[in-house]
Amino acid sequence: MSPGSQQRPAPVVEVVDLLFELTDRVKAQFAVVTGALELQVPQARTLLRINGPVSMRDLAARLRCDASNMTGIIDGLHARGLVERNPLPNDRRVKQVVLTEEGKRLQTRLRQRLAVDVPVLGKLDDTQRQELHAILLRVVER
Amino acid sequence: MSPGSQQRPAPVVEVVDLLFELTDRVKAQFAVVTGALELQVPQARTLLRINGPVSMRDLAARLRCDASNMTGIIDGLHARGLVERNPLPNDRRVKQVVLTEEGKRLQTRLRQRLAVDVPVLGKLDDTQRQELHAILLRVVER
DNA sequence: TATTGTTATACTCTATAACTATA
DNA sequence: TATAGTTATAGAGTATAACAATA
Repeated sequence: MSPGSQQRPAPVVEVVDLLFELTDRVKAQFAVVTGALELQVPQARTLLRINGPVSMRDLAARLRCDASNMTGIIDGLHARGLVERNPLPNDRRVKQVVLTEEGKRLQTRLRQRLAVDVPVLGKLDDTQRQELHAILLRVVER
Repeated sequence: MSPGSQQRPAPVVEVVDLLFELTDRVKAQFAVVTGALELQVPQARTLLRINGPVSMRDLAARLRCDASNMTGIIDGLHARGLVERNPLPNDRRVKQVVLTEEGKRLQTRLRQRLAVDVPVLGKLDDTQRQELHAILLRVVER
């Protein structure tokens, strides 16, 4: 090791560690926000990803989880009148999930609360959040 | 909305979403690496945090989990001869956990594998990883 | 009484496999 | 036969509460 090196590269282990810690915190705070709206975390994540009509399978793909999990999640959202589940006329195996008006309202409220109440990210100003956003996009590559 | 705005601030929702996705991927890859060394994820995270002698409670604090979880985790590491659990002479309630020589070797191997085999972070060059590291430190604030 | 570590237990989240109804 | 959704179930990970040993 050269003794005069100014800035050693961040060790992967430490970045992984910090990422774990950050996401633990974000998840905890996310859970507080969603809990206040009486939504479980997977319900909330699902709610945030429904825009137009979407099949159960496509929803699962968006959430990158197994399709078998969607049934229970959508059951819960449906029981609260937040989504409808309509069979597709062309192919009656497929069920199209759409937000009800109340679902749209709650989605909006959830977004607003998240913007206000996720304090870990609140420590970043717009520029810094933009920077983080760019890095995440690069890493996640989508 | 002004139509000519150049760069809207990254919405918190999207950053949260990307963070979830990134950490899901990092965790999945982390699990692959640790699984190859026959370590469960919490065992590996614990192994990475033991340097000098440390009590069960302090370890739990480092991992930010409840102390009741440490028993099983350390049991597993101990069964593989990676750690020792020595009662503190001054206060025999406390058990000091230390790495065995084999524990140190495995810790090193684990670090090396993580550096090589976490491809999501491998997409970043040193400078970019440094940037992410700095942001994480700022956000996590420690 | 208070604290360390332990045990028993329950809950959330997620995956796998088998089933049904459609195609 | 293959696919969409469902059901049952199992596992990982973590938290809470009660307990024993020690302070």
